[in-house]
Amino acid sequence: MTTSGSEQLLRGAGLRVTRPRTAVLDAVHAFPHADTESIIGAVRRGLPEVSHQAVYDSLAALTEAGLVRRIQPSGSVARYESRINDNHHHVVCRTCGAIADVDCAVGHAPCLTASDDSGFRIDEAEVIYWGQCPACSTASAQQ
Amino acid sequence: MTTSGSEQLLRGAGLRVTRPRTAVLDAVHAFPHADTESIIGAVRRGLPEVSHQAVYDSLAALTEAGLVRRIQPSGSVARYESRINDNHHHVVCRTCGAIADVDCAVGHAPCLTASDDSGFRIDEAEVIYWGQCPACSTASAQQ
DNA sequence: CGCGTTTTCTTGAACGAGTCAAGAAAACGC
DNA sequence: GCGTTTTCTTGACTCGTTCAAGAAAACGCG
Repeated sequence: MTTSGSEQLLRGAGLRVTRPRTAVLDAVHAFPHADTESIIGAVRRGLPEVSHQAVYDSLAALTEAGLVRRIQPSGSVARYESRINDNHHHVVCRTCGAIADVDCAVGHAPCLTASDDSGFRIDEAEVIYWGQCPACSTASAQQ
Repeated sequence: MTTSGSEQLLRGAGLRVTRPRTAVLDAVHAFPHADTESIIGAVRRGLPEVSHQAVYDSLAALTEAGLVRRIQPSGSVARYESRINDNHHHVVCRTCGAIADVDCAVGHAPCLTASDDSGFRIDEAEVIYWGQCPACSTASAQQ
């Protein structure tokens, strides 16, 4: 993802193009599932003076515009990713918190339809698989 | 759920039986999906002097023992429920945060198997449906 | 029942992700 | 360029949750 590509995305979404925003969007592309603090760090490598608030604001604007997606498994801080609109899910390591992408199990439908929606108008189904990543799984098996 | 029933559950799980714990367990049974502050309030109706820390500790012990389940949709504080071990999921209102139970879509299997687990050893699949509850849906349709 | 050990509870401080607010600076349409 | 609108900087602050130390309660055992 080049900065000019990010610029295109921002304009396309009707957002003003600012240096913090392009840098944040670049960072989310570069580091999928990064938390806000990591994103602040990545942004500051190219733009040392950005305030944390600018990053928070940018992430909120980008999320609102649908350019990034915010995920937040229980017990984790907010994380962001740029893979959007493809109905993928996540697997989270209970031990170290690592996150990996998972495509929807059976095509796209089954997880999206509740058996009884209690009258709710459902627009999204979010699936989080919990378990252990390969490294933690190996580590715990060895003792 | 009577207090003596809660006592049974605690003993069965190998936990010491204390007044805060039975009260917390009762409260979680009485108010499904309640957050910690609501549980503190409910517990204090019968036990006015409990500290908030005792409630936090009790909830942690009960969660650890598998007597209650902790859920925490993005943007929400921690919530607890006593319906456990039946693989049910939740639907959350984007507008007011209301939560309702949802049985798993197709029997029990489909949501539990990732198509590609990236080497993770998965032990649970958590599904959160996002949408609007009947009340908020009606309210937003009217304007 | 009483005792000692272990766990839990009380009290109060602290942490940290995230938010709020006011003014300065930057973006963008004209 | 210019003016309006949005965004960014700075810094304080909120609030759910956790940490820590000592007091109190639970429970196994004699």
